[in-house]
Amino acid sequence: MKKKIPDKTVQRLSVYYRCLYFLSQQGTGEISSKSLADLLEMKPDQVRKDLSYFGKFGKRGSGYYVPDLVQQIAKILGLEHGRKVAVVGMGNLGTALAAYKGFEVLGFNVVATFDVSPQKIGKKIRGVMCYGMKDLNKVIKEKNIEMALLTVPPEVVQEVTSAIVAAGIKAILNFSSVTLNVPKGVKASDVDLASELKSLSYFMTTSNR
Amino acid sequence: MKKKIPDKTVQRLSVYYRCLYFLSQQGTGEISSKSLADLLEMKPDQVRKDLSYFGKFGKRGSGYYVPDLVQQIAKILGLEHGRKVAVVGMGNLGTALAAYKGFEVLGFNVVATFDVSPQKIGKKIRGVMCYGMKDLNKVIKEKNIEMALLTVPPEVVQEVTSAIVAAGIKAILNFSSVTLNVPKGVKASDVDLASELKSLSYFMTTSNR
DNA sequence: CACACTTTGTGAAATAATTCACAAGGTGTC
DNA sequence: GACACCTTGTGAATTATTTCACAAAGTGTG
Repeated sequence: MKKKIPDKTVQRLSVYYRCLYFLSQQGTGEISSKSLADLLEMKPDQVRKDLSYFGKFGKRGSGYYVPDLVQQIAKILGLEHGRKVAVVGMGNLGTALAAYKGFEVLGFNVVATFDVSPQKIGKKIRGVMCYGMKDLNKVIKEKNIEMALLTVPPEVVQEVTSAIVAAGIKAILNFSSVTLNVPKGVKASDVDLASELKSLSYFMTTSNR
Repeated sequence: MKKKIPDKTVQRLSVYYRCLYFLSQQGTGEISSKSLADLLEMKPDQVRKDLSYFGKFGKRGSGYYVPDLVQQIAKILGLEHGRKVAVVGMGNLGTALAAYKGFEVLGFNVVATFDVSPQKIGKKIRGVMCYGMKDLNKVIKEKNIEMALLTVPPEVVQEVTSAIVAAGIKAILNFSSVTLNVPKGVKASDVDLASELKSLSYFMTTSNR
């Protein structure tokens, strides 16, 4: 009954979500896998296969009812109830992330930020209170924060990771160009901007696609 | 002679590069695929297979000579000569990216930024001149900029993309949550932070791995 | 130099992901 | 309600990627 769902399918699910959410706001009622695939420059088969891992959401002859599908996907992705997020490391990138509007609409709320700098601790930055690292454990537990955006310098990444995992963080988005070591049960994902650029650079020199 | 190289291999190549660069700075001379794989939490077979797509860099019995391998990979990734980068859209994220130190060491130099805001145009932000959108074409051509980091609002993404592609940009790292439409010959890659969070959210609700 | 260890590079086998192809239903028109 | 046309969901085929397994070399010790 429980088939294993490919990581890639989950990633695409969130792409579908973004697109469908937009469509639902536009008032779109129904959409076929073909139309959705066209919008996202992919194949309809892929869309249907991906969705089929989670159930049967469509109606033959007409397609998918957008408002329902959005809800279903939100449920699958765990977006129905908001998730609390902390930003750890309030340098340039951390500050930008704390202020990023794109998270809120999806139900991700930055409810606390952390830094080592005495100039920042105790102040509100972009509307969110900045705490010192020594309060990590307390604040994360008190506010019941589940996810963290990690933008601290490489030297302290592992140390900070251990601390936030101990405090109960269950998912980490890691911006620090360092491979993270997390215990089982905690999911970490890397966003390595420099690596992305390097890949692009490769594709520029060759010209395959 | 020309086998097709998997995208994933190229992505991992830049992970290897990061690690090997670090090791070379530490003064490491030789390393085996096993040791490198251990550092990156992967399997030695994968490392060897990936490298073998590009040539034979190792020596049986002892492994790879780090300084050489770093150079080889830099060459493959097109990092030997610096690449000029523009940041288009100087909101919070764009500003943070323009200041990001991690790019420079790899030879990616942010040499121009662009925005619509009259308060920003004509001023240096984080040491780099900010130009108006109407100068996109001129500046990109004059400075011979090859890559762009795109952080403009979704409404204008496609319009701006067309403009920078017309100006000669060959690679785009797109932060805008909108699927980009680029002509053949131009490589675009998306960094969608909200999608990353959504995937994490999924893995939090289920607990497979 | 013989022998016991290492380690690479790579075909072949095993896994995983994508694409195909089509039966089983819907829709709409006359 | 018959007919022409869509669209989904899904096994099966195809294609891509990873892992295995081993020959061919290199190292080092006595």
